[in-house]
Amino acid sequence: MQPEGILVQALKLSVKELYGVEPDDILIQVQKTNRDFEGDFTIVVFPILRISNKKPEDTANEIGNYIKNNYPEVESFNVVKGFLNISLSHRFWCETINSISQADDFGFAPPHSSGKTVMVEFSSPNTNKPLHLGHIRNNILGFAVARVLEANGHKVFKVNLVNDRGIHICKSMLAWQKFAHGETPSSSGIKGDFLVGKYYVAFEQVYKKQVAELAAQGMSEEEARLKAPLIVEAQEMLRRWEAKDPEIYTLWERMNGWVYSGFDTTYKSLGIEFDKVYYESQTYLLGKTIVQEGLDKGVFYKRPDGSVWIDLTNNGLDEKLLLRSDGTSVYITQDIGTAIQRFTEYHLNDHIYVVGNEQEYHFQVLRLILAKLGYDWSEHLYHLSYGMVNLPEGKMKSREGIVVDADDLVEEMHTTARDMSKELGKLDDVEPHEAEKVVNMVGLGALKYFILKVDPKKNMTFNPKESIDFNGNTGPFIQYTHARIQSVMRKAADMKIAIPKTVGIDKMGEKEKELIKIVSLFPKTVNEAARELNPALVANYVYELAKEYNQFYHEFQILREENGTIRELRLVISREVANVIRRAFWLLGIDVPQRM
RNA sequence: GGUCCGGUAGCUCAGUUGGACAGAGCAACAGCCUUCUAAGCUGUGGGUCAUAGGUUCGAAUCCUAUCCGGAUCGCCA
Repeated sequence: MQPEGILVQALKLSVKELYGVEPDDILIQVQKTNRDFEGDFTIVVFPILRISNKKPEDTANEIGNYIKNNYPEVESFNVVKGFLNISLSHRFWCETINSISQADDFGFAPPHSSGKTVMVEFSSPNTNKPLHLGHIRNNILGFAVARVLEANGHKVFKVNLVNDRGIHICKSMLAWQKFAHGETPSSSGIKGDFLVGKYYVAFEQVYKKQVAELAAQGMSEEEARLKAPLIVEAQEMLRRWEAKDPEIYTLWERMNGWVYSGFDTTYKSLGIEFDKVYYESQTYLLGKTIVQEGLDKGVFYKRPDGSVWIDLTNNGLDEKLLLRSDGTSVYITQDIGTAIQRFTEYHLNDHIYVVGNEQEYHFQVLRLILAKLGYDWSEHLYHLSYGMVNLPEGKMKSREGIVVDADDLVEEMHTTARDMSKELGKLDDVEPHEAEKVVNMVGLGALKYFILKVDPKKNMTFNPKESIDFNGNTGPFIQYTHARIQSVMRKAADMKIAIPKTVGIDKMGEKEKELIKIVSLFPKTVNEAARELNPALVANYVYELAKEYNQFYHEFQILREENGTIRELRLVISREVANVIRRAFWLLGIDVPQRM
């Protein structure tokens, strides 16, 4: 059992024995003792006063005495105002690290042990431009959340819904037809997604010019935007695509193919993968039959022009369109269809959409509609809504070229890591191929950690020149701590010092105890991260652990310690700290090096 | 205008279901490598937790109002 759990149990029992009342869970407050006080865990007795009807100090002393007398793990206690600080015995902490050391998968629930199946949809790019910084946050957040859920024993499907159809794709295609003179990735040496993106930008530029020209001729801007020749052509192209016109379809497949091979490279460089990829071209018709179902049930209604709506004004929202007057579907129609399909096909317990906070309204509506249609699983749809990534200049605008491309950013991280490694001479005696692997690990770790340590729901500012540090609260700092421990482990092997699975010791230093305490909190952290869909909790936790270890490392000797039992304890703690760092970083999708 | 989210040190962020004098990192300054990796460690300075009320033993945390920033309210996705 977790150390904290023992005290929760002890507190409940003592209150019942002393005051004859079984306390409510909300009255039970056990927390880690503040650094400035003596003790391991603190029981806050204020809430208990209404049961004990005594002064805080007296209540705390009574409970302290009871627990000390009945729980051999408890060594001593002290009372400060309404705070009962409890120290557990060193023997107990020793057993704690022993059981952690013996655990197969410390902190993680066995695979699929929860019996729950969860789908996590993330990434969801458009095929008209390369992935940028915003996608990076989405991808690594989605990937980390999936890992965290997996570690909690759920069966997890990571899925990507690629937006491969629609007017924006036609824009790229049309501009390519008109201006590219047959340019391809292989003819130009331009990566596929960038090449297609180039023509998307070209479209926007020419289109903008046409609108301006029409406006200059006296047309209103609104009308000009609808009537500009280029957009009219693009819409015609979309109609031909929907009619599966062979010429258009072939071009579409060809250009999307370029994009996908470009995306593959980017995903690979980010270490992101999916269990299944959905394509909107194959799902966009889903949901249309549901509209009829909704009409039959009277949940939806039809307007005279034939369009179908739902009235959500009673729920504090607006009226929402579900089917256009021409009978074609909109985005939410498809999402209704795919949600139903996925829940039926995979027997999902939960479905998580990792999508930016600008779509909160959309998912609110989606949930409501499905609830009104009678799907009782609608409350198991979660929108993991994350904040925008802004540049120092403000919002990213891909149409105006104010954008940080994912590929460039990753490459820059690698370069920085490489330069720094060279400067420090850390990998001079490592084989170049291996060194490059480490450098990439560190660069990518810096980027991922930087983004994941921030609460997902918060907006963040990203300064490409200054944001990524390799010192302090960073990925490389934590990776370094891991590498440092591995170095100790290697030295131990060189010196023929065996590291046992368990140690027996009755007295240890405060630092050792503190490290064991933090290590023992790992499972709780993994739980909370899943409950809140927040990998930042893992990031902040593992930082605290690494920081504490580095202090310990600096202050004490490990291999040079002469007392054999203390040396063994320090080695076991070191090994388990490294294990937790590795596992915590696995949850974040970050690899850890053996040396750096 | 309605709804939602955010506002904590110069900068980037933590702060568990309300708990002890609000914590890290970066930046600045001062120290520590003949000792297991100095991508490290130690120290100094830096705060009206946006503002004003309220709830209570106790508020950065909960409630109300106000100010600032962002998102959203489309026959776009």
